[in-house]
Formats: sequence, structure tokens, C-alpha cells
Amino acid sequence: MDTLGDKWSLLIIRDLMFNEKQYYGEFIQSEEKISTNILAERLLRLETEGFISKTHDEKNLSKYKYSLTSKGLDLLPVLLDIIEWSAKYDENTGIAKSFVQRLKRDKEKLIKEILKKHAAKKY
Amino acid sequence: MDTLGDKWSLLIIRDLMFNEKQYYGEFIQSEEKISTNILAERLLRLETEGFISKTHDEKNLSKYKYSLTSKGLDLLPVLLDIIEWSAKYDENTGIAKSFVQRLKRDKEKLIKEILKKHAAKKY
DNA sequence: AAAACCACTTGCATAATGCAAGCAGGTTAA
DNA sequence: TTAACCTGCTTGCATTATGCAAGTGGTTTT
Repeated sequence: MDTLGDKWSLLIIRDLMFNEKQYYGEFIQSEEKISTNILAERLLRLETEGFISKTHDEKNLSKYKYSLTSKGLDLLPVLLDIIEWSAKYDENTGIAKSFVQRLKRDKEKLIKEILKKHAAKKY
Repeated sequence: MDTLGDKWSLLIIRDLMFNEKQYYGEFIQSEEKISTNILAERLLRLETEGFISKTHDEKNLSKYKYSLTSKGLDLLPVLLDIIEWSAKYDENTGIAKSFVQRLKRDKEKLIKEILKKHAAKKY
């Protein structure tokens, strides 16, 4: 996991996975305040490594839209386990308790649901 | 996950979790070649953050032994999911196929088994 | 046509990492 | 008992990554 072993890559993927973010400007506004040059470099690298893809936004052709590939989406179990761990050990994680509840109750169902949502967004 | 979002911390935890490594010198010999200053700093940080603990080796009191705390052990599901992901997308990962098989078949049982092994080592 | 927006790029300061050597405290061998 | 040795680091310095602020080029909005 050379590509993801840095401070930012996983956060970008988290934003794509759970926070409905798709545009450069949306990542910039994330609470963690990534700087613009790093964001650009990470997006390019994640694309090069096949975790995300970059397309023209169909509603506004001058904008680019980033989305997860299947390789990226397959990180969902990892992210969910990290969330579960964080809910146990990290105080101010900002994740809704109801989400953690669902996660513990039926992770498989939750996974399917999230994947479905992403599949729907593609069209 | 501020503590683990760097190049090395998770690798150290992996070595503790799966590769039976416990001593400074063993981490140094890992294939990834961490440098001594970084290893020292990471071990201290992981200990400070409660992921690992440092004790005197009972068989050789001049040596230190590192081991995972429960907070560290609770990262096991995360690590297993990463392994599962890697087995799918990363060619030369060096993980035994039999292990990945077991992982897919019955992750829960595997988790319990690994935790048991670590519990046994403490005494 | 001017202003604003969006997705970056560039330049430079600061921080993290890599590399090689050194060193302190305990153990073993002579 | 002294010297060599092992272990777990520390130190100094070069290289690389990250942070910050400003700038640029194309597009859209007014």
C-alpha cells in the first residue's frame, strides 16, 4: 500500500466514499485543509494508480469530476473497519453514532448499500 | 488516525501482529528497511499513543520487548481487510495464498485465533 | 468586455525522512 | 578484569515531502 501510506490519500478516498465529494474545490474545503499543490499531486497519483477516475462533469463540461473505480471502492471494508476502530478509541471523530450502530449490526448490508449508491451515481 | 497515517507505523504493527517480531533489531531487518532514527521515534510514538507497550524481556533482561496493547490488537480487522484487498490488486504481496483463503472463508474465526495467540504470548 | 470561477501551478519556507556514523549500558569471551 | 560485542538507540547532515501564498489559463457569468 505504498500509494495510501501518506497523510492525505486515504482522506481523499474517504471524502469520495462517504461525503459525496467529487470536485477539486470540494476536497479543498474538507476540514483537514489539504493544500492545493498536494491535492493536485495526490489526485493525479490516485488516478495513475487506478483508485479513482477523472471525467468531465456531464452537466458542466468545463468541470472535472472525480469518482472511485472498483479498485477504490473495494477499500470500503477497510475504511469501515477504521471507522469502527475510531469509534472505540478516538473521542472526537465526528461520525454519527447511528452509522456506527448500523456498522456493528450488519456490516455486509451496509457495504452493499453504499456500493449501490455509488453505482447509481455513475449515470 | 493521525498516528498511523505515515509510511511506517502500520508496517511496524503488521510485523508485531503477523510476523512475530518483538525486538528493535527484528524491525530493523524487515524488508522495507526503516532507518534507525525513524524506528526509534515511531516505537516511542506508538507506545505514547497506546498502541504498543515496551517491557523488559524476561529471558534476557537487557533486551526490550515490544508487544501490542488491546488498542493495537483491535486494528486486526483493518489489517486483515488490507491484506484481502492487497491479495486482489497487488501482485507481489508475499502473503501466503492459504492465508488469504482462510481469510475469505472465515474471517471471524481467524481473528479469534490470532488474538488467542497473542494472549498466550504474554506469559 | 470585464469580472468571477475553477482547477490547478509555481516558488519558496518548513518539516519529515534517509543515511551513516557514533555511543551508552549490559553480556560474553579471554 | 578487561576487551570485544550486542542491543537499542542518538546525532548530524543531505534529501525529499509538505505547507503557504500568490499566480495562471481556460470557462462561464454578468
